[in-house]
Amino acid sequence: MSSEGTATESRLTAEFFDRSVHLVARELIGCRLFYGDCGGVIVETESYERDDPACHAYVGLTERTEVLFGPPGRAYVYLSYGIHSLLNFVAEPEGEAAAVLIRALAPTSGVESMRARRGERPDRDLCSGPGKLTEALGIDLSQNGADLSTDPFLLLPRGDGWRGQVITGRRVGITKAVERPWRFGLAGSPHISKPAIRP
DNA sequence: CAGTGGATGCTCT
DNA sequence: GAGCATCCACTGT
Repeated sequence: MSSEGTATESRLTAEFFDRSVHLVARELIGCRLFYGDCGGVIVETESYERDDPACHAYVGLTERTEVLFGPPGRAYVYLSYGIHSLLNFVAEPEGEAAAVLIRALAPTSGVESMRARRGERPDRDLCSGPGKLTEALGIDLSQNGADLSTDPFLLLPRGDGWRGQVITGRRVGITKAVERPWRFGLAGSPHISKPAIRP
């Protein structure tokens, strides 16, 4: 971890997120997300834009969506089904209220800590879902609005040798705008929340 | 492997 | 009061 922790200059910053949310969601595949001692490679994301019935910001500015309407490069964390904290990255210029849902990681660091939180289970079940990965990393609602470019968050770009292929499909678990192909995944990864992305 | 239903709490109508 | 950007256990192949 120490080498990543000192690579401050290569962190993803607000400029990375200040672009099309769909492009950001695609380019996050293969990037590395750390939170404290734990982290891994992002292998699945979904994008949500403001003119999108499935996006929380669709109804406008409310107390819950305040962070969504704020500047890019911050964490939007909310409670799903009364149980799970779901982690999103705010994207697009401030006020556009778009975000990327982080759906799955391939764990690389702090696997023992993850198992302590998630229970004894195979690596492929530690972070293969949006609720699972927040539990594994120990992220909760207290991180809503947190700056992603400072500790305990650490976001690093794809390594130079990265040769992954990004595949797309329909988003998961929503009832509105189901047809929009805004789910992105790393081809062949066993850590994705459902075995295959079905376009 | 596929389908079903319960847990659980907050937001918005 | 309805509806969730989910997960897990359980059922029946």
